[in-house]
Amino acid sequence: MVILLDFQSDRPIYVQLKEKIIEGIASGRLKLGDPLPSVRSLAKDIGINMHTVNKAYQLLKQDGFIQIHRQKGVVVNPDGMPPADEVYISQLEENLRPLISESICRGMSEADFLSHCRRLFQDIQK
Amino acid sequence: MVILLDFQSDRPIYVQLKEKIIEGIASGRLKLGDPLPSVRSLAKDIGINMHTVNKAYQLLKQDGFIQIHRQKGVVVNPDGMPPADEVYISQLEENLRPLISESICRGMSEADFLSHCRRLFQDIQK
DNA sequence: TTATCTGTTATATAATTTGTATAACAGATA
DNA sequence: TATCTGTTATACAAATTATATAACAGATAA
Repeated sequence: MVILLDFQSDRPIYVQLKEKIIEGIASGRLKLGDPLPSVRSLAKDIGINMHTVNKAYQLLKQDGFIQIHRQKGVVVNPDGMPPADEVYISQLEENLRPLISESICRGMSEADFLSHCRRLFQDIQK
Repeated sequence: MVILLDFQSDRPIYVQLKEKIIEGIASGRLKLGDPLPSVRSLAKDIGINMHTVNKAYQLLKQDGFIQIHRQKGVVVNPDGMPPADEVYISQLEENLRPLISESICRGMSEADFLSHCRRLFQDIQK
């Protein structure tokens, strides 16, 4: 699995890494139970610090996307993904709201915005 | 115009302020040419520093949402809003991608995601 | 004219976040 | 025994965020 990060981005590296792994799961390239690299090896591969990888892993573990076993290593949660519960939905809407507001200001129609979402949905799911 | 900010949020105050003003324009509560409070008065109203407001205003000005005249004050850009050009679209998609990826992981259907977007669209436009 | 308001700029400071650098520990494996 | 795992601790540098004062120049109002 190749992970490309944008070091010029204003988005923190550990956030990008977390998002890339979630996208990997969403796309099906990473399946339930699949192993992930150790914090040290992944850090070496990407060329970043071990703790930066660990931070991303801890967030993923905290949200239920992965499991971390003392010596077995890290795996995509074999018991399934966390649900789209109320807490997640309201957080999702808080994140969508400013994106939609600006799109409206810039004259994008609802249909146009939905088209972009549809295309991304298909693109991510491969 | 009342502006409520979440000081506990991980989102910087000046970003929240910028987003609130854009949402105000999107909703129609702020119209082209409408005046905005001075940096000092708005800062005093909200209870934050003048420079924090100024930072939000500078970003809004840089993107073309507002105009700032030396002594006249600040107004919503009377010449219209910035367009949804290629640069904006690609930035929008970069922001949408992680939201959609996580929603897919959590088992949300495309139709369900689009419903949330539609509802927010209607909600923002009043 | 004087006083006040505007955006703007310049400094300085504190707190938090981000990322790196080493080191060590305990458990499992080869 | 040596190596690999996640974990934890400590320290440090850099950038970001937010505040605090202060001053300037142009416009407006008293």
